[in-house]
Amino acid sequence: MSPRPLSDTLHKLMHAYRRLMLETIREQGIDLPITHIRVLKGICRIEECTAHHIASQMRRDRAQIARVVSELVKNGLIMKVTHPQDRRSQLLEPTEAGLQLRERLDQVEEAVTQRLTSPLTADEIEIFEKIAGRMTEQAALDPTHRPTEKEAG
Amino acid sequence: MSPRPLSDTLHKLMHAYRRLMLETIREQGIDLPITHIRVLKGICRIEECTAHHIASQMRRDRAQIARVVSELVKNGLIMKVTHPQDRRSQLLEPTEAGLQLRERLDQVEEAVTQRLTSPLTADEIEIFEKIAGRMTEQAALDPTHRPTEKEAG
DNA sequence: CGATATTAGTTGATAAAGTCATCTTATTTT
DNA sequence: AAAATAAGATGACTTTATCAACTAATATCG
Repeated sequence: MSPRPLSDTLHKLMHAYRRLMLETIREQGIDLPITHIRVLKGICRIEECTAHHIASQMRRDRAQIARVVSELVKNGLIMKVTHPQDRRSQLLEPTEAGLQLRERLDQVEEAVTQRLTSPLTADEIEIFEKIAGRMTEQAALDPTHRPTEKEAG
Repeated sequence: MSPRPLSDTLHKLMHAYRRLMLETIREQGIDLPITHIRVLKGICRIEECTAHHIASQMRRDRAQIARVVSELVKNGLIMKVTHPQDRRSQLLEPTEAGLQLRERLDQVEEAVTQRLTSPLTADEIEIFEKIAGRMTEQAALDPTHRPTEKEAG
C-alpha cells in the first residue's frame, strides 16, 4: 500500500470527530463552538496563560484568538488580569464557572473519545496517539529545513 | 494513560495537515480550496458519480457540494452529464483539464504525505490508517444504536 | 390512472471560522 | 529620546458549512 490515501483517512476522521464532538456538546446543552472550548481548555491548563500562548500553541491567528478570548470573557468563563510584569499583556484565568464548564467538557470529551475508540484496544489508542503526535511535529518543522537521510533517520 | 488527550492530538494533526496541504498546493500555483480538490478527486475516482454520491461519501451538506460542483464546472475541471436513467440526476465527469489537475494534486498529496509520514515506518503508517479508519467507522454509527458487548466485539 | 411521497439538485440567508491589514499601547533596543 | 518590536484589538473580508425552502423528476400506492 502506498501512503496515498492518508489524505482521505485524515479528512474523514477529522470530520467524524468534529461532528461527534459538536453533537455531544449540544446534547449537553453547552452552547459554545469547538474553538472556544479548546481555548478555554488551554487557559485552564496553561499556567500564566496569555492570548499569545494560546495563539502560538494552537497555531492560530492572533485575531481569531483575541475574538474567542473576548467572547469567553463576555460569557463569564474567564477573566483578564493585567500581567504584573508587562502591561501590554494579560493573564487569562478561568472563573469558577469556567472551571465548572471545563469539568463538564472533560466528561463530554471522555464520552466521545470512549465512543470513537471503543473498537480499539488500549495499546492501539496509545499507538495512534504517538504516531499522530509524530506527524504533527513533523508538519511543524520548517519546510526549508529539508531533513536529509542523515537526519531523517 | 487515559484516552483523554485524543481530542488535542486530533485537532493538532488536523490543522497541521490542512495547513501543509494548502501551503504546498499554493506553492504549486494551484488556486483551489481543499474541499474542491477532494470533490474533484472523488469525481475522478467514483464510477458513475453523482453529486449525491459525493455528498454522502464526504458526509457533507448537499448544498455545499452543489456549490463546489458548480464551481468546478465553471473552472472547466468537470462536466455534468444528464443521467441516462434518471433525469433528476447528473453524472459528474472530469474533463481533460480535470484529469491533468488531478495528477498534479496526486503529486502534491504524495509530497505532503511523504513529509508528514517521513518519521514513520511503513508499518506505522499502515497501522495508523487502519486505526483511523476504524474510528471513523465507529463515529458514523448511529449513536442511538449503542453497540453492546455482543456486537462491539 | 392520479394524488402523494420521495429524491436529486439548486438557491438564498445565515452562521461560523479564519485571515489580513492596521491601529493602539507598552516595552525593548540603541 | 527615537526607532524597533511585541501584545493585543478591531474592521473588513473570505471561506466553509448549515438550514430551509424551492423546482423538477421519479416512485409509490390507493
